[in-house]
Amino acid sequence: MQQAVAPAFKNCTDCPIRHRAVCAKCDSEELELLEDIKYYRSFSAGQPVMWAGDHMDFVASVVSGVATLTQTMEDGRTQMVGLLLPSDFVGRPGRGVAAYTVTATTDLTMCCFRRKPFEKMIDTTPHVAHRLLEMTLDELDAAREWMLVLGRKTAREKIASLLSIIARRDALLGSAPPGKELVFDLPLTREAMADYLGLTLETVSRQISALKRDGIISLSGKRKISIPDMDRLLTEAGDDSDGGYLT
Amino acid sequence: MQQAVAPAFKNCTDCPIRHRAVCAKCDSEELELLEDIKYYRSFSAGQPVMWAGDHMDFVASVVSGVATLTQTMEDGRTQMVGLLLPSDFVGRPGRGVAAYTVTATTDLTMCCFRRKPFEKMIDTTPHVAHRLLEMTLDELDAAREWMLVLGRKTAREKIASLLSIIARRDALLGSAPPGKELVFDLPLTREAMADYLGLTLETVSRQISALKRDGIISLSGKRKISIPDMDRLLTEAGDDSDGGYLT
DNA sequence: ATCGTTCCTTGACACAGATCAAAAAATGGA
DNA sequence: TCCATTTTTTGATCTGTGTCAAGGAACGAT
Repeated sequence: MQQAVAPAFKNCTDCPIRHRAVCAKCDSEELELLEDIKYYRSFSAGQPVMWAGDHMDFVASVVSGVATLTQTMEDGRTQMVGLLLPSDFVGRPGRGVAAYTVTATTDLTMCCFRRKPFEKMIDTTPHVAHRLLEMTLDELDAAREWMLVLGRKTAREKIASLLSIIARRDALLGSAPPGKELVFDLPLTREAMADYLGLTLETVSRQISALKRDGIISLSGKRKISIPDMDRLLTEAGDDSDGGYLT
Repeated sequence: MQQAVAPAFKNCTDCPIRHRAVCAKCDSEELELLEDIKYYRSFSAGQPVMWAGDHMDFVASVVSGVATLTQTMEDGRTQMVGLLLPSDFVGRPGRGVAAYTVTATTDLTMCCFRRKPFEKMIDTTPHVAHRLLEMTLDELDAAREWMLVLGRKTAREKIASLLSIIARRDALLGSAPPGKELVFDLPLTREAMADYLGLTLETVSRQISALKRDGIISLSGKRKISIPDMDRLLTEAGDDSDGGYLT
């Protein structure tokens, strides 16, 4: 579970996954400090990384793969509150208890930093603290954008928003040419999508089928999505352009 | 709009509203700096403070009153993404454009800090930066808690969650004795509540009537709420303990 | 290959909350 | 005080999504 996979980069431009918290403006001095406190952990698809309430003595950055952050009520209702894609950060400095359940939804590698030394580094290197604030503010914006999705969008629009988010992040990392057809793997099961969108898995499945029937997306297998025209997905997702369910 | 109401406090323990960003661990040196860059602004109930996209050359802390942070889609659907109560902070250092529309829902006074000097202060006084990170992380937690409310709770539970949040904050500030009946003013219209909860105002009104009919809350006028037993509100809000709508 | 398991799709129906409509109550100005 | 406006309540009806159920497809283990 805890394998050393020391990568060979010395500054952030060489860092393929741009550990945003620590590499954004990194210099050799910090990296030397970080070398001492970091280690890598890998998880396989479906495996829990940690449970809400667990003791947590590290913070981490996603190197590869996808994980989810979820919250669950006593009666089992579950809401995903964050999606962790490569370069995303997880863990709260200054808090030794996990607030959310983290689950790997694909094979996952995280770069972990021991919490106490990481906190010390934040306190002593202002630009890292600054970068962490930036990242947290970005996450807050994302959470608020998601509140609009959850509170006011229809099921069809919710699916469109999720596909758009995944496609955008995928394009950033994989350097797909912009303006062209987007093709990517869905890193989530229908159930995980439902938990993100505040829907049931049946509704997710039906809406994906409807988008496919309307020619707005196409699927190869269950997980490979292709979107010929992202703008059309976003603008027409709300319309029932040809009557919807019954051809 | 921009009146000087210089209050007479010199450090955070004397500060009745605990400007959290800047007073949490304040010392005289900072306050002297802050005196130069701060000013007060007052708004009356219903008045817009700023629109999403506006140029914004300050950050601010709420002194008294309540404001909302909202996001609106082109077709007019609106979602509140934050509630600003006294001591809450608004504005993003490093960004000169407002991301959300801010509206005063009661008479409101904010303590504003000019953005550029405030940013400089962050960069030069680590504990202020640290405090700002803490606050942002708290807001992120609040946003994520709200995602659970929006995505997975019923209308009745949503109302209960909102009342609980307002009551808790109110109790903190007004120092109500815990465990006793909570009485407070609703600082929001039914429509604003609906925008927070992802409901329509009719549903909000009906659910409040239902809670009243079930004896879980009581109203004096339309806005003064009293909750004899907060636990009961939170645990029974989901139940239709006696059949619900029809007596 | 075959079995068991998990994931996904589809159908029928129910229901929570939305929508449309009207009236009552509160609020603020003249 | 009275009128105009805004806010709130309530009723009737509609609809999008949930629930329950069944079957199919993909995947991993033996």
